[in-house]
Amino acid sequence: MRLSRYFLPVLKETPADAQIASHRLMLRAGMIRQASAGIYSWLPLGFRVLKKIERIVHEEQIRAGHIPMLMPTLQSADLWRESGRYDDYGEEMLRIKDRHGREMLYGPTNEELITDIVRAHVTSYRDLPLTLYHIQWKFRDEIRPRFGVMRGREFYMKDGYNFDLTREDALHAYNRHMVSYIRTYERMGLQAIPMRAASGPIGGDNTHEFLVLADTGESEVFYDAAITDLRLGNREVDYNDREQVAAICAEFTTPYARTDETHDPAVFEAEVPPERRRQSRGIEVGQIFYFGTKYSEPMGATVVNEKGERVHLHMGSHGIGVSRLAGAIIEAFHDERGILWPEEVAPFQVGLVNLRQGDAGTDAACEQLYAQLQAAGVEVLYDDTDERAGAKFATMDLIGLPWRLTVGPRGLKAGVVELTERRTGASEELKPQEAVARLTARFGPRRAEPDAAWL
RNA sequence: CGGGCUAUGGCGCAGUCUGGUUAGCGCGUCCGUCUGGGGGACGGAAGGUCGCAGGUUCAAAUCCUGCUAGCCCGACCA
Repeated sequence: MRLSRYFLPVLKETPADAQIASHRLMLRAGMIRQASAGIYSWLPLGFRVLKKIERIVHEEQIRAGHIPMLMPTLQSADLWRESGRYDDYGEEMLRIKDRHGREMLYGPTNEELITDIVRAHVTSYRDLPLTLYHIQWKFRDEIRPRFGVMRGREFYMKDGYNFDLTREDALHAYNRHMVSYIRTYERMGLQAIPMRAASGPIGGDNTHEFLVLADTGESEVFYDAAITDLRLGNREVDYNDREQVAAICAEFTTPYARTDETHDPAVFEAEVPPERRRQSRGIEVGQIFYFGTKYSEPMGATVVNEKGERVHLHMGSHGIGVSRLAGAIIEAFHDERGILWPEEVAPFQVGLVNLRQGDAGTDAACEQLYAQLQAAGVEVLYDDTDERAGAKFATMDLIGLPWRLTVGPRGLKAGVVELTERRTGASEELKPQEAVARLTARFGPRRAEPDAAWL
């Protein structure tokens, strides 16, 4: 993408309304624009990040054997009356009437809708296990939205629902989600710690929240420092292997880690040696629930088991805050100059900076680098504008692309360009072809993910 | 929803208390010249129903009333 043809409305000054780093930087980097309280437009740069996060979520869900679909944002109130949640949910749910006076709502979550679909079409134990998910806009009419996309009213979220014959099957689904979530966050460069949590309006007795440690987090968290050393990495996971999946869950949930809602100081002190006790703040980026027959009973979602008996489905639901993650990643990775995107979610992988736009030699060198990188499948933002060097560097630092390739007449005279890593600031002078080779090796066409047919 | 506050060009602000020339400043934008490796300099220009409605007054960004939107603290929350 050529910057001169792109839409990147960066702000030099800090918007007055933004209180925390991610909100400030998303506004300054031209990623979002507030439409009304807690509701944002995603401008091109922000949109690219959102879609990258979304893609990772899809890939890891599909890898875990979960099936993508799409449900609507608007739902009928009738379904919510069946589950009994129409009244329980309160003011947080946005209620709307259509022209016929029918009561509708902008969905804050989709348990009722998915249960309605499944009860209509799933009748036998032979149809199970089944986990369906979608990524869709949700709305919760927060009393006080704040912190940009971290706590908006409208938000983009992956929510998945498992339907199983037995409690044991459903708990395996729960574990499968936990492992796939850990992997999802790790791919984004984040460590999100599963913490025992309270269930809230979704209900259920088995639930974990995933928290990214950050000073600006809304939750108070208590944990054993040992948990921060755990990594799933790229170990092979067979999501059908109950023992393996359960063992990974045990590994990640054995060290003490709880939010203030479930924190128990006595247990904390008994289990964790003093030097490993940590108290911090965290941003919640996902939550998983097992809630058994909470919805299948009132809504009559049953199957016939192998003995011919009609039994209620065991269910759970599992969410990842996709739009919130964009903010959480920035909270975790920024410095005083701007964002430091992890490579997997960066809007572009490389920023190509032409230091002397209009100079025949520099222009030609940049055009060639740009064409070669594009051809190799590297995502490049080419700053071909007439700005001065300082302004270009400041913009690149602000939007936080992981690598910057700087091309100027001074370097070209010596036959080199400069490759700079945003995160460390480390620079290296290379021949242009070496730079292309280096970046191509790193970012060349990504290998196709299995069954990534949702695209 | 309680408490506090704000609304003036794309962004950040001054002006309001004490009504009175043409509503200013910085950034950004556009044109030109010089520049050219960390937000450069100079010259010129465009851009404003002063949140909305009503009222007071010879005169309202400024005073009064009502409304709307947004922000902060709290309670609440993926």
